[in-house]
Amino acid sequence: MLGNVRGRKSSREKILDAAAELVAEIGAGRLTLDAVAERAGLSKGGLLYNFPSKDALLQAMIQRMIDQVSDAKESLRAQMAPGPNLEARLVATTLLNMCCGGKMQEVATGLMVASAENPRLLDPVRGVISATLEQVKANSDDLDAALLGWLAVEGLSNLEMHNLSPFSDQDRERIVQAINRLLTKGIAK
Amino acid sequence: MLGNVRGRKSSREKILDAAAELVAEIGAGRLTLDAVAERAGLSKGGLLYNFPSKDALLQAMIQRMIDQVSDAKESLRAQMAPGPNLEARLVATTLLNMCCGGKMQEVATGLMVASAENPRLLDPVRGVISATLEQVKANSDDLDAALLGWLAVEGLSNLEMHNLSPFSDQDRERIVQAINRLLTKGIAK
DNA sequence: ATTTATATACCGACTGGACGGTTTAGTTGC
DNA sequence: GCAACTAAACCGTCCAGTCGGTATATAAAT
Repeated sequence: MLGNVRGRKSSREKILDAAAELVAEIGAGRLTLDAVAERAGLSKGGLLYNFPSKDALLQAMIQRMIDQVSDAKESLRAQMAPGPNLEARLVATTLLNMCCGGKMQEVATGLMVASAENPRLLDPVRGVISATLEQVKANSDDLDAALLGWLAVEGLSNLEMHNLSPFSDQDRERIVQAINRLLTKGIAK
Repeated sequence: MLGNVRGRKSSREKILDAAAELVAEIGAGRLTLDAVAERAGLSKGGLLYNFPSKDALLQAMIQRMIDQVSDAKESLRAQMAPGPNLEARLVATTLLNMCCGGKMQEVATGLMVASAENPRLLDPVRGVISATLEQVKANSDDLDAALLGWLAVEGLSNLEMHNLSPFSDQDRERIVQAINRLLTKGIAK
């Protein structure tokens, strides 16, 4: 099946890149097949040859996003300072990096949007989150702190995703520090 | 302008109710004027007489949501137990109540979605959040804990909004307790 | 070697339906 | 007589998905 030959990047990849860019630029609500095709440098027919429906394209985008996050997490694992609540700190750091770094957050927003039109699209995400919870539960010295730290990161990234964050860079830095303190020291008795 | 007469619920209210229901049922991405009009029990003409455009309707929905949250918060204020980080605890409790209670969360999701098509729609929300941050900053004994508690609540509600929460009722209860402990006791030294 | 067949990857005009909004002509209740 | 509609046709646009066709490569048959 994988007829991916020669040095050239596969059309699938080009299409997924184009779609991600467009989602970041105009939002998934406005994402059209024509626009994706044009950006990817092929025709709509060619696009639909690679992804038989818009839904299939969105699914592939979500899956690729999940894989990217999971890769980032695993490559971070080696460099993490040892200490308590390791798994939660790993999750937190990964999310905080991705969120403020690239345009990941805009793409993510867009896909959330898409999910509102077809909630099934988020099924794989649900799986990842459940698995993460298992991991965190199994690898935390202070579960309360681990969960709160994780949730705080979720909260912050969500605000940033929707461009709703009221925090200055200073504020954000302070919050990140506080999250790390919470994860390493725990809640006061 | 406000020709709101007699005992009958104003058309505006009926329309906003219908729209909120529909958003919760099918998502804002699929919200159509025809559907809202039918659900509200009037004609499309009547709907557009009350809200001259779909955008105006969405704006009004968001404003009403903001007002509802703000009302809930103020009516809670009287009953809050005194103690540290009062404002943050107030915000947290309000959000946690609304989130698990009604279908608020689905409506909220829907409006997030709408915002992806027209980001300006969230401007008033941005305002509320900034104001909340001011209030929290001005009324917290332990700002780090206050911010983390708030963010954790945001994170939890966001997960629940998207039906992405992996937490059991037990988990959730534990988390709510932990948030309260964080807000009253602070982060460990 | 040449024809024939088959598969892959793609093009792009077109269709059909959905949807926001307009318009028009009429109705009801204060 | 005006505000608040109803009812229904209509317009323009957007857009997912269809479909017949094309180019290239590889393989099979003659």
